[in-house]
Amino acid sequence: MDELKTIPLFSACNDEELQELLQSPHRREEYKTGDLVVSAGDPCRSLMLLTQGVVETRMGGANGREVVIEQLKFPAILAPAFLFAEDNTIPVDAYMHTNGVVWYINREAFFQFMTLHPHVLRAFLQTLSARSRFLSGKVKGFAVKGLRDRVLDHIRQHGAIVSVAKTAEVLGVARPSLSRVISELLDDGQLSREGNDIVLKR
Amino acid sequence: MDELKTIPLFSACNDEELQELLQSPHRREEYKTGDLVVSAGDPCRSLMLLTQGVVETRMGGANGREVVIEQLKFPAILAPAFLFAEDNTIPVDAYMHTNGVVWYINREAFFQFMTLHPHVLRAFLQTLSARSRFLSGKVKGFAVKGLRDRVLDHIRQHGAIVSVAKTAEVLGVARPSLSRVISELLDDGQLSREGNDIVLKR
DNA sequence: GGTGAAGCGTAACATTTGTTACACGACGAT
DNA sequence: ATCGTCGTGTAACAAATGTTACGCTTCACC
Repeated sequence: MDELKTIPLFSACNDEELQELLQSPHRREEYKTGDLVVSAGDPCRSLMLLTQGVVETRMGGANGREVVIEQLKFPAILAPAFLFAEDNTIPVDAYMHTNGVVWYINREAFFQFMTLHPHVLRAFLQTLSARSRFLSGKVKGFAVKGLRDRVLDHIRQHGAIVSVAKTAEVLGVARPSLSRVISELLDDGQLSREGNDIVLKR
Repeated sequence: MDELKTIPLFSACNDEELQELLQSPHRREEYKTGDLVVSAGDPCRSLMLLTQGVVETRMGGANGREVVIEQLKFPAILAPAFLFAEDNTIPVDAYMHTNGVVWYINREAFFQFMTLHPHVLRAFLQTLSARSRFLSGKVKGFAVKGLRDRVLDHIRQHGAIVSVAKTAEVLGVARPSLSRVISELLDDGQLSREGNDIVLKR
């Protein structure tokens, strides 16, 4: 369908190629806001393509704090890194943040499809690589010493802080702690307000 | 060469296939203990295969603390996640921890090779996926609240703590802090000594 | 206009972790 | 045997972050 073509992975494919892929088992599922798409521990057996909506992935739960890992906006590939893993259990919970649509496509059919279409393979490898880079950045973020530096890094990467509460979740700290540090950085002149947003000074 | 066959990626390949791959540009380089193999910021343009020795990757440096990300023992693929990335700069420093050997193989030649040999592609995808899983675990580790829980997790994953100083580097905390927490856990009866190692109680 | 919920700032205090310094034992080199 | 180095445990204090609680604004809704 045309929905699939919105995914960069398939944007360069023509209709016949996609028809070929869709002859293998697949399904299209609609979700509503708040629905759980995958929960931590689920095995990943199909290629999952988000063609509409926004999903939010979270990690943690039981013993530790819960950290928002990322928000994925359509078009996107969900959990590409676990599709071909030996241990293919997904380590995060994924919730729909809006209404949305996810396509499920048979793993082996997709594998064959990649071997036949190098540009799809290349795109998939890039997606996979981008995810590793993203996670490396996360690790680096947690490794950086001090909340002040982490706040500055976060603003450099995202442009501004719109919501203190949500940013606190992403950074994995308590809201008042973040609020306090932001106040200090405002006093220091390292940050400034721009409307409701908080941005870098200069 | 036979050295390449030790890499799981190529273990199922016969000599002719490898000869085919080695007709494209490549080189074999030897390193000594302490040598810098790649430094953060370097672009990744070749497939890098560790066929001898151990490398240690570290992240951080300037503003924050330095965290040991992992030790890779031969046979291994170095930085597989950045070979086909759009931004292919490597985010870590990699040092030789022993004497060692690294092969460099042309990226495009390897890409073609994968399209022709699905089992190699599959193995590469698995490697890539394993790295994502590893990094997810790291993120989860940092997200877990409290050093006590992180210590317990670390021991569950590694079996025991052999060196307090090195473990402190991996966990990204100061050595005396780790030492103190271990003492508390020993008092609590959650940990016990076994020779010089520190292990879980029961 | 009132009302309640949500997000934010702030304060006081508790807890955790970092920093620095020192003593001790194991071990190898001389 | 002696010396120096290295890893470790420990203590005292400093700094960072968590926790709880409260008041304030804004805004949607009635």
